[in-house]
Amino acid sequence: MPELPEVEVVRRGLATHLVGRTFVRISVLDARSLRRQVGGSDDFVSRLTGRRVVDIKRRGKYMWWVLDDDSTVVVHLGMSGQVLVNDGAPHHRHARIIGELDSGTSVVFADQRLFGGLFLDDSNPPSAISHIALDPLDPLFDDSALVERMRNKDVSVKRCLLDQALISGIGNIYADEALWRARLHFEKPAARISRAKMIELMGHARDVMTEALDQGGTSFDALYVNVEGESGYFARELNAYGREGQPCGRCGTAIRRASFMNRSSFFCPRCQRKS
DNA sequence: TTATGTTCCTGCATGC
DNA sequence: TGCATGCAGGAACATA
Repeated sequence: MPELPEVEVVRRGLATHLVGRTFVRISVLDARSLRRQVGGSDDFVSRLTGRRVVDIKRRGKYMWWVLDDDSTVVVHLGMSGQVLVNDGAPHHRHARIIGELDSGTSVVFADQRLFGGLFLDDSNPPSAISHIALDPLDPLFDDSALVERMRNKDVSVKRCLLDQALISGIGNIYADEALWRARLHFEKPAARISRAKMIELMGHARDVMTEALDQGGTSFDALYVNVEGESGYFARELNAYGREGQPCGRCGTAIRRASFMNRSSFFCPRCQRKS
């Protein structure tokens, strides 16, 4: 599932193919990937055709392509979105939007489960994602300020980590990994965690995502790949996520899986106690 | 205002 | 073999 490291891998890979290039033709194969485009697919096509890309930015799991009129194409990969570059090979089975560039290369947005999508925004950075907080890899990210906000919430620590308005870029995988490293139970109330422990947790979140980025992201299957269609290697480094029944790397206790917020949480029942 | 629940969506695994 | 069901989960939106 694409979280911050995976989106950053895509952003970096895309930059070499997209920046400085002009869209000469846009094909909409499935308008559901333009669900958030206010004027619909016709508006998307007419406004993007002929525009040149001058930069690619990212905040959390959102990426946006800055155009030469300072408008932006906002891209979110959702659960299964991919942005691939294609120089003539047959298009991906789940290709939804195809942008042909003046270089002859195509940029393909593919998405199996249709939770992701693209839309145009008039401003840079996009006003539509103004509610998204800075991510831990942003130089302006303020650990102390975030910790204060989290400790004033009447929710669990994992719910805080997944709240993109508090801290962006973290999804289910890296939340579980950061909590495992910090020895914190996912349901522990944020208000009952000390400032020092919270600061430590932020450090682990930053570390685990940096390490994942260095290894090209986390891939469990073909749902996450870079722009060349290649998988990342961080899945083999995971200590908690997806390891139900396997021994904890610290104490050997079997990792457990629990249902939380309509998704799975993986944790060590010995290292990560609720109280 | 804040916290929680629902919905969107497809492909794979599983059970009958 | 074929069908039904459960599951995966990010985030906007609805509801309490």
